Amino acid sequence: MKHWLMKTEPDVFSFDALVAAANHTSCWEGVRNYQARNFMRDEFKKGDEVFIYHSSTEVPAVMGIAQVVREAYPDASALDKKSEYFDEKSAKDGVSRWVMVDVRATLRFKKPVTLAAIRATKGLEEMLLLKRGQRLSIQPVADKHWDKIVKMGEAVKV
DNA sequence: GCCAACGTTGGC
DNA sequence: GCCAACGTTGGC
Repeated sequence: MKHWLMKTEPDVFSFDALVAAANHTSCWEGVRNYQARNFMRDEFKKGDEVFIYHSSTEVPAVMGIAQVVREAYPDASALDKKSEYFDEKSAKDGVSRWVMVDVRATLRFKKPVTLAAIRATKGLEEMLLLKRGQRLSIQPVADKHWDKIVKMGEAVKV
């Protein structure tokens, strides 16, 4: 079972929004970066667990955990002219070059683990999230990092 | 709003 | 294939 981290801007789609969705489940549309797409397409497996991370917000933080419930399938929003995720090149091909997965929120952090806390915690120095210039919206998380952050967050069932 | 870092685009 | 220009990300 692999562990991942996915970034989202809470103004666009927050962890609470995922929890509020039917069955705590939603597709994860709009990823428009090839490296991130390839992780979803090639490596995301049903049952993999994912940190949901709030970025571009006052207090960037890991908010909780979700589980992959459907593996990669085409992201049709790339073909939808009215979508903010419309992609000209996909539309031209008539085939979406982007994929998405479905995730279900499973655990909420009583104490969201802030970027500052991660930065200040011994043993988490090597996390990709802290790497200079690291902007990938989907990234793998090492097990030892995963375990530490879960403890810090005091995860409870959603 | 600033800006460093990185990805993408397009002319050659 | 190179690389300058441009766009985006995301913390601060």
